[in-house]
Amino acid sequence: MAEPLPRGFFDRPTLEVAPDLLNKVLVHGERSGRIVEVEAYLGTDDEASHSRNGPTPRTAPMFGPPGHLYVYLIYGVHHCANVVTEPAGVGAAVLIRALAPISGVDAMYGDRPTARRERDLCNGPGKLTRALGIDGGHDGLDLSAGPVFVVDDDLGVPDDIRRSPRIGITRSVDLPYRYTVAGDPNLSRRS
DNA sequence: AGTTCGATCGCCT
DNA sequence: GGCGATCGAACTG
Repeated sequence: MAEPLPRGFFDRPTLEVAPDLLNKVLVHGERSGRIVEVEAYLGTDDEASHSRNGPTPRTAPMFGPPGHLYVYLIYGVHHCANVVTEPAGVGAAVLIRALAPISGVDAMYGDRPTARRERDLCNGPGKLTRALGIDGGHDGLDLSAGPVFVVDDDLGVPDDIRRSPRIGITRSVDLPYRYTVAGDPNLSRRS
């Protein structure tokens, strides 16, 4: 079993951490998946970031130390999971948008009854939190303490990393802060 | 205290 | 391709 990524991995510029998270593995209990799509949300000069107007009760984890989870409820329905980056005081994070399932697939189907194919289990930020059993109770969690971890399973660096505009936002729409493993079938959408 | 609206998903046509 | 679900945080006044 691989070790969790060290704190220092996350204590770097968010635009460096985001692509480096591709092909790392998100783990919760028996369930895990390879990260194939992420988006960076910066602490400055990013009007799409939840941190844009300074810390609030909801976004406090974004301004906390790196290597922690920031989980929030979107549209009153789905949870989105981020990993916090950069030193405490900087409101930055990386949103995990899609995974390629590795283990615990049967359990994922149990929590994602609408999924017909394996590639539909984790191909979106709300889908993957449901599939892995991550919710608001994990907000602020230290990734080095668990029960949620990001580990390096030595899967290597993707051959082709693509940068593109982020999905579903209305501000700063031109910033190319979405990173995908090009051509992976588990992406939230083609690009 | 009231209102707005969102880093989505799944079902409908 | 369009839209309703369903909640709470954040903003307005």
